[in-house]
Amino acid sequence: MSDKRKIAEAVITRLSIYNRALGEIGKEGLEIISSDELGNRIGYSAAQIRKDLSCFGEFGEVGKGYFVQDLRDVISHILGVDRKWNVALAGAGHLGSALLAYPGFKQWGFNIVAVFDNDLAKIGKKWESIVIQDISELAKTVKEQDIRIGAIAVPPQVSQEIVDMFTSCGIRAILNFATASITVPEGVKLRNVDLATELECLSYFLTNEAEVRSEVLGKIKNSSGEGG
Amino acid sequence: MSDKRKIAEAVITRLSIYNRALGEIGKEGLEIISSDELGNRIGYSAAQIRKDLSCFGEFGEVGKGYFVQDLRDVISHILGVDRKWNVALAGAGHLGSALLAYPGFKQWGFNIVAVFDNDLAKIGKKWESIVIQDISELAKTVKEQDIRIGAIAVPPQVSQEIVDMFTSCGIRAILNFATASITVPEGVKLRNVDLATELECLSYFLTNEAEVRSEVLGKIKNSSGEGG
DNA sequence: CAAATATTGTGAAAATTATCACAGCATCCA
DNA sequence: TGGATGCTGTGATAATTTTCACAATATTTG
Repeated sequence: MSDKRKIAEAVITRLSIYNRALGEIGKEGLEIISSDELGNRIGYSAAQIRKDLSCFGEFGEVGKGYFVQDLRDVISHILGVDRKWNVALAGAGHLGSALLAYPGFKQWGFNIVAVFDNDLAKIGKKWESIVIQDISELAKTVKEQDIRIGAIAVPPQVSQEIVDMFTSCGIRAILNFATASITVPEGVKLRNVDLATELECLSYFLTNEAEVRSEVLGKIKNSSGEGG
Repeated sequence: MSDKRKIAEAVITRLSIYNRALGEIGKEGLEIISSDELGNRIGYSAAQIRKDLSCFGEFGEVGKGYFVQDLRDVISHILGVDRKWNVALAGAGHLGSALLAYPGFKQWGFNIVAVFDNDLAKIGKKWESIVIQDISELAKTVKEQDIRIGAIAVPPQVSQEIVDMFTSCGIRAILNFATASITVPEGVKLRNVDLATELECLSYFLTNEAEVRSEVLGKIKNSSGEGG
């Protein structure tokens, strides 16, 4: 009922996924889609989709479904992606350079407009039309270029330092690729992209499935066993 | 109570985080840590940590805490990261090359042992001591090299195709960097690293906070308003 | 030894999140 | 026109996840 109470982060995550799916659906030429069909495509229940949307208003037509383009516009507006955002990138290593070269960011409206590093060999070099700046210039540039989002692709030892620099010059949204537990002040949103955790989850499931398998087989020979 | 029922994925994610924190704590020379102190460091409650661990057994000492190294070993074993995993990487573009060059993977025990692409200009070239192979050789190589994890860094249009190739040659764990809703068969674990969604969540929170701000300010001048 | 302190593991309670199920309305079709 | 059909939005219900609170037990101190 469009109340804008505390919306769960999971809802926002799903909105983003709905939105992308709607983009594909639109490209296919479909003009209307039901929550049921949308759900089937992306693996969520129709009820989940309707509940998520109901946090923000009523966008569907009873008996019909949702107008693909309209819903897309609405979700884009909710997510705030109907505008451009300037992004600062800290760290011009392998990962940083890949992020900079990645065309997705710009397509989605997130422009990396400044890159920082502390390596004198890199500072002053041009990358994808952006000159790498000394990290000490971060605060000044963030203000000058109206940068609202900071991306961190530095070694874990210095990631907290970068966070502090970002937050102290007014950045309230941080995307962190460094594998480290960093903390942010109240009012700052941090999203971690943690490859170690992702891989370790996969490892757990492989190990677990394998165990389940050998357990089943093991039971034939061995009735009870203390795990080692 | 070490029951190995269905363990929530969130629990596994946190275990990975606990484990990394324990690594840092160990480096600091601390031998014992309480759930309370561990929680303070990484931003989880002590109860959460104890509950999570209790899914797998009893590892603490009443009145004392947890032996850092012991708990680390236990969690590593639970996660299955006390061994090496071979990883295949599909896609040798910017992101793929960054992943390949990233030293973290190997450190954590995840070795990228094969890279595939469909670009003839790339096939046969050596990258970080690995020769890029034609995608058609995927199945053969996966079997020969005992590859258990597949990483996908290809354009979204072909990502589902790669998933199908991976799963049909027995891979049951996939890390997907492509921005696309892909589906996997039963029994295959998929983890998505979705930069678009991450950025859009940040965008939402920036937009939302800004709205809350201006709402508060707006109330002074304007009592009721239809949001635009 | 006894009292004070520290901390685990866990059942119970609370909070959060997802699913169900259906009233209500629009559209289609005869 | 009227009955059948399709689909939304949502209150109620179910499931899951997190937090609380404390018995149990080890350690420290005097």
